[in-house]
Amino acid sequence: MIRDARVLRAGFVPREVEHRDAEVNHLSTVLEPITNGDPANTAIVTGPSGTGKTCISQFVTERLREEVIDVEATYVNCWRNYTRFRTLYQILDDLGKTIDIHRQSTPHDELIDRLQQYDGPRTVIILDEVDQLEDPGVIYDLHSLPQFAIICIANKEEELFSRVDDRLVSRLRSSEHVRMDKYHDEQLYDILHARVRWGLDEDAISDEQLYRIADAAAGDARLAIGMLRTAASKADRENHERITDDILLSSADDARAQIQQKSLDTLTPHQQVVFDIVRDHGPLSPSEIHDRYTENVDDPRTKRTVRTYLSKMAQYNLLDAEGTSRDREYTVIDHAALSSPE
DNA sequence: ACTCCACTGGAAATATAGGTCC
DNA sequence: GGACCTATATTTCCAGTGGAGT
Repeated sequence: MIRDARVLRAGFVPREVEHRDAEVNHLSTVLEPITNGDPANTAIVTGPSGTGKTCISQFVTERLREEVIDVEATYVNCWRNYTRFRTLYQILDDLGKTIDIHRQSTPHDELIDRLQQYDGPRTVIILDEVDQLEDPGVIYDLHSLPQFAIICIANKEEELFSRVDDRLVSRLRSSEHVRMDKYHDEQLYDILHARVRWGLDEDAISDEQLYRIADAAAGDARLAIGMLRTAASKADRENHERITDDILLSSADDARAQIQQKSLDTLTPHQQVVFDIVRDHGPLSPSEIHDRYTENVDDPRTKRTVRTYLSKMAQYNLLDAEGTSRDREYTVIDHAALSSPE
């Protein structure tokens, strides 16, 4: 039933990108100068989740590397490497320049020096989920280095700008913006159809079922492909010839749960206790949360630290914060509820 | 309209974990 | 071993905000 599992995996970059010609061309044009060894402008790619931001960024850089020999590319997910140090370290690591700095006691100035002195081929650096960065100063560090072309990927442009300092804002204003919108149902169908053609058996899934996935995903291609993947692997496990409606139904929730689980996995044990409390006991004020948390854990952190946990989880879209002052209450965001048709 | 106080989030101080170097 | 680095996590301190209660 599954012919090629790779095409359904999360990070897969297809050979052809559907319905994003304008955006692909725009981004290609921005990077164009580095084919002549000239510095390229910084690109900012924004749009809701699952609109193909990461996909087209990697697609464009891969195509660039096919055309030009002397170009490298590196991809950093700022969500997992959220500090300045880790981001810079990850980049150097990809460039193979960390051989003698596997030591922990390296100041981050040293890392910047390394990057400045980098004399290898021109390199495209993709900074994904850049709005999750704790200190957006990294963008500033990299922005000024001519041998690197930067692609910044973020959900909302305003949120990105509100967190960086004024000097950087004015610099970023002159950079190229590529804005992406949610896919329509037919476009999602085309994307799914292409993946099915490459990855699944001929009759594994019907057109009507693909449209149902497209509808349930509400314009989010990552979610849609996730649903297709969970459905296909479940059908495969249970030795079905094709994906049944029952399997399809359950895979929608499974796929959502998987995406939330990914965020949950990055939380520390203390943070998970806090999340569980909010999930199990409905809307709670910060002090109620802290009281319960203190009872549930051996070595409790301070209120201030728990507050930092809460705002971090709100940023990750795990929690929702209502109210600005004394009326502040936290609730979990129910991802399944997003599925109801608008 | 006025005061109170829980809550927010920035900044600085401190603690911790892990490394290098001699 | 000990002296001395570092990044990162947490705590301490605090000015500012705005809802709730009078």
